[in-house]
Amino acid sequence: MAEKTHTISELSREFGITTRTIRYYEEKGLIHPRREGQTRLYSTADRVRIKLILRGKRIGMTLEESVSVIDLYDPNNNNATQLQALVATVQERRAALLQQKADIDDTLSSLGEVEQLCSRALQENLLVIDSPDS
Amino acid sequence: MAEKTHTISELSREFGITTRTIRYYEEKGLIHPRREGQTRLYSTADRVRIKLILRGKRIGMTLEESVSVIDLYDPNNNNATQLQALVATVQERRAALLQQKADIDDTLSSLGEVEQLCSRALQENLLVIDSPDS
DNA sequence: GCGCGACTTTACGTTAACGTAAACGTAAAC
DNA sequence: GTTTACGTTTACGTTAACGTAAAGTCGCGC
Repeated sequence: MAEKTHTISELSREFGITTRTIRYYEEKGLIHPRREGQTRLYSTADRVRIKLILRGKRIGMTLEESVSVIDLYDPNNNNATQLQALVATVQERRAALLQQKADIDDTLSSLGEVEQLCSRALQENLLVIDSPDS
Repeated sequence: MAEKTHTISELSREFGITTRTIRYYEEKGLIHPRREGQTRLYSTADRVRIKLILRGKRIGMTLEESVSVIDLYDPNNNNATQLQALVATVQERRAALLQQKADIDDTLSSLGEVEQLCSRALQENLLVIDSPDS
């Protein structure tokens, strides 16, 4: 039951990122692919970590922030005493995310207004203009 | 009915950013404060633009992206022909924002799981440990 | 006149997240 | 045997978004 592995170019194609980016993530300690001689072999766990990193990026997290969120899952970090701090961290991050959602909703409604203005203006123009390229 | 104006330090305090940041925004053409001799005077319109820029930053937009959203409101950009492109832009940005919301919801539920794991672990420990610093 | 606080300009420094180029190894394909 | 495709390391370059330090101006309170 050998674990399925991926090459670096497979992952780069799948995620639409360069191999440089993937190696950079390793260089920064975000992933730890196996080695077969020289070449890197990525487990599905590595793949998931990359996916989560990219998700973090989409919502404006730095790489470091993404890692800090991902590592919350690591059972090794459960130093009992640290758990309290961890909970606090979670709370903070949740608050930031809720703020983000509110910001996004505000921006979405802004876009809605803009869109209405546009479509109205377009309608008016359509009544006046005959051919677009005269 | 003189428009209410603000000094640079007022705004920096209000928004929790440095004066350097505000001047940088001007340098990049994001705002255009009036001048009273040497010193800058900010209108409420300037203030709003800064507010929107900071909102954009919170959801991971670059300054340029924020400006492009803000400028959608500018009636000067309504070059009739450009309106179609504008609508398309709005659609794209909306899609990105919806993706972001989904990403945030995913992250939020991740945090929820982490939190549960933590509180359970903490409860178990409370049954075993007497004094925290022995 | 002198210091202060708030404002200004100019300019070099910094960090994150890669891009890009050089120079090389290896294995399959022609 | 050499081109093609994929992998590697090393290392310098780049952009955004400011930080930071130096040096100066301006009105006030004493």
